[in-house]
Amino acid sequence: MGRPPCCDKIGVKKGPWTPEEDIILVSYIQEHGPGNWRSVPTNTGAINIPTSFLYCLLRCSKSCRLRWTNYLRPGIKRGNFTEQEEKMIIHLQALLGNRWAAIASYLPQRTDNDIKNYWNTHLKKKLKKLQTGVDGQNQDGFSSSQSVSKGQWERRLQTDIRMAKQALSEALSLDKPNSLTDSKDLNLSHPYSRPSQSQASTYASSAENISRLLQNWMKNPPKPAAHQTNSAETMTQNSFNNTTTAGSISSEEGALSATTAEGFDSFFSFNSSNSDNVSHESVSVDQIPNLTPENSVFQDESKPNLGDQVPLTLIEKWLLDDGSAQAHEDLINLSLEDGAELF
DNA sequence: AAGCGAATCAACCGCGTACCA
DNA sequence: CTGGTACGCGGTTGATTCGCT
Repeated sequence: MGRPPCCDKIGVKKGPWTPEEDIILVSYIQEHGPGNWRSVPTNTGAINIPTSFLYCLLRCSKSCRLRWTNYLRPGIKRGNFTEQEEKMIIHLQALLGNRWAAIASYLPQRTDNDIKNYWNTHLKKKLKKLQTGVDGQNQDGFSSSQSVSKGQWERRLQTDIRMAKQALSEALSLDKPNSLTDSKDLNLSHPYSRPSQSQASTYASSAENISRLLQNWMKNPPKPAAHQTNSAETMTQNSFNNTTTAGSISSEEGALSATTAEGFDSFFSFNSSNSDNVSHESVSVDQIPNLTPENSVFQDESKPNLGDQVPLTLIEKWLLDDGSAQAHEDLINLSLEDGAELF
């Protein structure tokens, strides 16, 4: 009847993730691909990973999914938001409301959590400041989320419908890859045709976080995991601390920053177009058990979703291309026009 | 150098929806 | 159609870091 029962909450670990756990999760996803999160905590014990990591993830599926999507997933851009991103978020928020997942779909390198945090910590204040300065009337012509008018709500609905339509037509014409790059409307419509695209795209970019994680692991292999229960405490004291937990940026960051997008490309041998001219001291794939080029995370995920339908390189190009900045500009302009209609 | 409040952000929680038998 | 479960999302929390006094 239905699906098998969810992970029982007894013995489920909470709190910050340790590098060990990260590696287990990455290894698992690299082998099986994302999704089917429920099986992650139980199946990870069977992964052929370094003996020191040979234990099950004591995390609930939810936590695994969250960790992957918000932190470990390749292609995530961290650090300061650019002005352009900021503008996009502001306009999209005005357009879509607090639907962070939808907004995040326009910013493939940012997670919804990131955007949400950024909105709550930075942009909200910024807009408030702006609003008080103009006495309730926003200079840019958009209002805050708190004052979503009925018209705005209707507008949102219309936008959704329009996007859904476009997504559908995109999906139906997926066998025409060129449609991805030609239409200007694509700028607005692509995110909703994205389920497959976004996955392919995110793997197209770097994943320096994982890279650093694994790199450090190679430098400082952890002690055997008999003391797994203490790992959180002990690991946060060692060099791993700088690589994953809490995303803290330390002095080591500089030294490690060499492992950037292209570094990771070589690391996972993913971006074949770039791998030629890249040579790094970074740990190579075949040094990491299970992280072989043949079954890299990226391939695992990109293949079933898109590889058969749209040439991956095309999407990569689209996403990595500098032209995408122009696409974002277009989107902003479009949103602005929409916003003008709104208010 | 120490204390304290503010800011930041990873992770958790709960709810709604989708999916499966 | 129904009941049960997984998944995904948005809101919230709390630990950590930062900056000021």
